Amino acid sequence: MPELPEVETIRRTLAGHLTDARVTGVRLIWPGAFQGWGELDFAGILTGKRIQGLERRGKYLLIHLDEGWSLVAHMRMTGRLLYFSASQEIGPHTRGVFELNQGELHFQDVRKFGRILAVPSAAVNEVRGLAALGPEPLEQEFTPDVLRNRLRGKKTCLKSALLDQRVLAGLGNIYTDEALFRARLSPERPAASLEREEAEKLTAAIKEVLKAGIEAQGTSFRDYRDANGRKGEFQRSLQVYGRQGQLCTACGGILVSKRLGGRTAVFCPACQV
DNA sequence: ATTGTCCCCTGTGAGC
DNA sequence: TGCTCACAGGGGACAA
Repeated sequence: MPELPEVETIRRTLAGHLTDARVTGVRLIWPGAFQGWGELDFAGILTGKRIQGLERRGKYLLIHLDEGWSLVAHMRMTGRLLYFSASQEIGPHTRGVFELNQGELHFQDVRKFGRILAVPSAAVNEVRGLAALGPEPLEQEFTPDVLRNRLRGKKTCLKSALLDQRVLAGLGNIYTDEALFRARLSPERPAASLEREEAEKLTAAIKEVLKAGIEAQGTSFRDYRDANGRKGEFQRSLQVYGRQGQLCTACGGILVSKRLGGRTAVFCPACQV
């Protein structure tokens, strides 16, 4: 569930705690979540290294260490990175603990989908998934023309295309539904069918909803927490996601949910065309 | 090359 | 009350 605004919030809440901290030890409780590099094991790579800074790309969090190493973390659905200033007991879903010279970083993940990889910083761009990532929607360079170009030739519906991280980076099920509603575009529209004006509305809607999500420190629909264990507030501002059967805030009609490309889309069939 | 389907996991809640 | 089962959904693997 962590999408761009949630990962950005994790990055921001983690940065102050982690920057300049040194990794003194690593405990892998469920080793399946962690991957080293070649012959080098995960804990061995990390131990003794100092954290220099944190970066986000799409839904990936990059933790840069000294000596040319980086961690590539993806929370998938239920992953959490939690910082504790003092030693903290592990919970049933704690998959690993990074012991720092000051405090601890716990990786928790109910569903065991999240992953943290240790890679040479120079090889970050080769990590599968990161390599083909589309543009960052909040960058200035992400314009209606860029969006239209990336949707050109697509045979899928708009909803599926926006969820494709190679088209643009960082949107998940929540923010695609919200952006499409704000742009008054149907998720069922063929992705390549957007007129210029519609691409302008959608681009603006994507940027707005992501910015609002970050400002609200993310959407805690169920599992999401930031690095301090706090919920976000954006679930209060959702206009369509999770509201199937309820009334459209724009026209008063009934919101419907429909399975599109294996994902549930919620939208207003009257407003979104 | 692109697209669709299944799978990975566990907790939750609806229905019987 | 207790059981079953669909569902949640990001992305990788694989087939078409």
